This record gives sequence, C-alpha cells and structure tokens, in this order.
Amino acid sequence: MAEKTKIWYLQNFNLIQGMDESSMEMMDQKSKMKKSSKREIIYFPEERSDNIYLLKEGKVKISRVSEDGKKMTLQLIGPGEIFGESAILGQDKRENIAEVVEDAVICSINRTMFQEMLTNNPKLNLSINKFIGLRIRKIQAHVEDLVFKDAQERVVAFLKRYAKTFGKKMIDGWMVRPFLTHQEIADLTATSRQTVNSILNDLVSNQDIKYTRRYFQVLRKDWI
Amino acid sequence: MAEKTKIWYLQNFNLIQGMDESSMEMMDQKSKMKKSSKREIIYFPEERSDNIYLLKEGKVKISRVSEDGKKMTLQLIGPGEIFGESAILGQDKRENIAEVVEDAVICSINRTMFQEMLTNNPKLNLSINKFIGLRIRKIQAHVEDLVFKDAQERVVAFLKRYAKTFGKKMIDGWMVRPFLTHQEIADLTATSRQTVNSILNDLVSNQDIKYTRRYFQVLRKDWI
DNA sequence: TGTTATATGTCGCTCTAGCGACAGTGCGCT
DNA sequence: AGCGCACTGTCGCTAGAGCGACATATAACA
Repeated sequence: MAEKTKIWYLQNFNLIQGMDESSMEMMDQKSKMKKSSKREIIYFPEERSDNIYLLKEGKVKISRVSEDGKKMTLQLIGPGEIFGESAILGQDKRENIAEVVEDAVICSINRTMFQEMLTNNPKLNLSINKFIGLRIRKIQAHVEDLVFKDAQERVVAFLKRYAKTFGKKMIDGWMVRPFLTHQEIADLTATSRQTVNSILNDLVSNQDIKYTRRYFQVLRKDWI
Repeated sequence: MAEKTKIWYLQNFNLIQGMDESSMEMMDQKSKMKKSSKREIIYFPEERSDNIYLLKEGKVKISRVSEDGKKMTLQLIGPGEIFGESAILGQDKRENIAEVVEDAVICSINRTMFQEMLTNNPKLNLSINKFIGLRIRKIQAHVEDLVFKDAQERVVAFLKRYAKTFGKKMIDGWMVRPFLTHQEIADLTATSRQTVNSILNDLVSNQDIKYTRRYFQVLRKDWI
C-alpha cells in the first residue's frame, strides 16, 4: 500500500490532529491498512477486542443479534469515523458485529499501541474523549427516539441523519448513493420492513424524498 | 465537613485507585463535598457542564424531557458512581437533568481540574476509560431492551438490575429500600404507570417478588 | 387525628405497528 | 435475452400496551 496515500488518509482524521510528530509516525508505521469488500466481517461478538479501526472509505454497519436471533443495527459508520473503540474502553470482548456494507478501506491499530499513544499525547486523548462523548450522545439520542418517537418519526429522523451524514448537496436537494433496502432501514429504526415500505411511499407521494435502489434524495429544503 | 470522612469517601472510589499521592491530595483539596436532599436538582439541561460528580451516598436520577414534555429516566446512579461525566467528554452543555431522589452526599470536581489530573495520571485515565466503557455498554443494553423486549420483560429486567445494584442479600432474597413508585418505574422502563401496576401485581401473585412503598424484595432465587 | 395529596388498582376503549401471506417488479448474472 | 432471486408493494388480522376515567388505599402534614 502506497505510504503517501496512507499518511494522507491519516491526516484527514481530525482526531489525529492532536498528535505530535513522533506518534504520527508511529501510527503510520504500526497501523495496517486494508481493503475490505462488501459483506466482509471485521469482528464478531465474543472476539477479543484487540484493535481499534479507522474507516477511510466505504460504510461499516455495527449491529447485534439478540438471543432469539433478531437483528438490530446500532449504527452506520462513514468515512473518517472510528469504530471498535470499545477496545480502549476496557472491554475485552466484542459485543457487536462490524460488517462492511460498502467496499471499504480500513486502518487498524493495535489496542495496546493506541493506549500508549494516548498516554503520550494529551491532545489526542482529548480528541478521543470528545469523540467518545459524541458517540454516547448518539446512542442516547437513539434511546430517546425509541421512547418518544413513533415508527414514522423514527424513519424520518433516520433518513435526515443518513442524508446529512453521507449525502452531498445537489441543485435539487441532498443526495446519497447508493440507498439501503427497506429491510436495512427497518433494522436501523427498529421497525418492520412493511412499515418502512409504506412510510417511504407516503414520503415519496408527498414529494419529501425521491429514491431508487441506486440513490436517495431529499427534496424538502427544511429537512436538513 | 470533616476531612477524614472526605478522604475515606474518596478512597472508596475504585477509579481513584489509579491516582498518585499528589493528585489524590489535590482532588481532596479541590473537590467540594455537599449534602443534598431529595428533589434537589444538581444540574439542568442547557447548563454549562462545569463539574463532574461523585455520588457518595443516596441515589440520583438522570433523566431528560422531550420537546412535548414527556419524561424518560435514563439511569439511576448509586453510591460510588460518577455522573455528569459528559463534562470531560467535550460536551459544553448539559442535555440531561440530574435530580436527587434519595438524600445524597455528592462530591463535585471542577472539569478543568479533573482534566488536568487525567493528563497527569495515566492510570486514572485508564480507570475513567473503563468506567466510560461500562456506561456505554449500559446505554446500549438499554437500547437493546427497548428494541427486543416487551413491557413485561423490560420491567422484570429493570427490577433485577435494581435489586442487584442497590440491594442487600437477606435470608429470604435480595432487599432494597426504599422502593420506587410505579410511575418512576414506568419512566425508567418506557412503559405506562398502569402497565407497571399490573405487571408488579402479577409478579407478586406469582411469588417472584414482594414489596411495599418502603421496600422491595426479590423472592425468586434464580433472578439474581 | 382529620384532611389533603399522592399512589395504587382496575376497566375498557383505541390505535399503532408487527406479522404472515402472496403478488408484482426489477436487478444481476450467465 | 432470459431466468432466478432478492426486493418491493399491499392487505387484513391481531396483540400489545397506552390512556382516560374513576374508585380506593396510603402517606404526609398541619
């Protein structure tokens, strides 16, 4: 893997900004960059949490399965985000599944190594804390949605977030490509496939959104 | 406030174990200890996150209110636990409400001060990270419950946790005192007062639990 | 100890949304 | 081009649980 590219990637993580030169170099040397294609699993539940990951390109889905086999998606990770951070939060075993849902470039760093960098870089530590705080707030928002919002509101809230996180601004609204299947949205919003279907159709006929399998577009200006 | 007591309290926080002597002393000098009685509010939403808190005695409820005024309790904090940790996670304003629900002794530490201690004490940092990880896992478990469990299962799961966290082992099962009102349990489990009522009655007639306003007791051995 | 406020118990109505079933559609692969 | 599979669309049934209403019990406080 070309070193130049790797450093370029690294620098584009804002949390890396806090690092000093030597750590930066260490990070570059010690991290491994790898391409992973759709459906590849980065880690399973019960696996040891040995690494933390930086997602450079693509999308990764963090999910978990209940005892009776039901699926729930916790979050979608986009380019520039960290995942598997439980490794540095004192969790020895994974509880979630990390699966590549769009061809990805992922950088992995050994847990101990990262720990070490943290203690040597108060600034990096600060950035990481900020990131963790953000993550907590996201999960809490998830809880809030589940408690306060009905199915329709949850799906709409998700679509807004999806467009904001992964979309690009176009002349006629925000655009994301590709789009998800109804089932995937159902898993993300704790609803059923059929419910997602009817909600999406309502939104389309209401001219709020437009979509095919290949893209998703928000038409309403006040959505984002 | 007697200094002896304060130090004793501090030492009983396992996360404090990682600190060196001087930080320990600093913590002791710089932290403020205060008694707060039921219904007192420690912080409100929108307030600046200037402190983090250690709860020494009593119980504190972390909750939030939705735009349309509905309440949701996020967690109950017990003796020996930290709360308000968002202050060191890059969150400038509170999003939750912290309210004393049982007469409490609370120690508060300035955010900047704590930050400083963190950078000087890698071990303390590690402990804090562990604690944060635990908190994240708890919130995720909350999400999982909301998605996978029905009302009855959520209430039962909560009661188990409640007994385990706050209870003492007696001859005939785990005992907590005092108990909560049905409404409080409803807020904690995202159900309604009436539903909690009927579930609790079922559990009582099933000899799983026993309770009055003053205490709560788990009779089934396999619950904990 | 009486009075008031708060908590509990119970009923029945209503509505959301999950689920099975099955038909229709279109994407991808050879 | 054609076939098959995965995704989408629709319907109707049903269970879970929220909610209002009201009666009763218990605590709190003067």
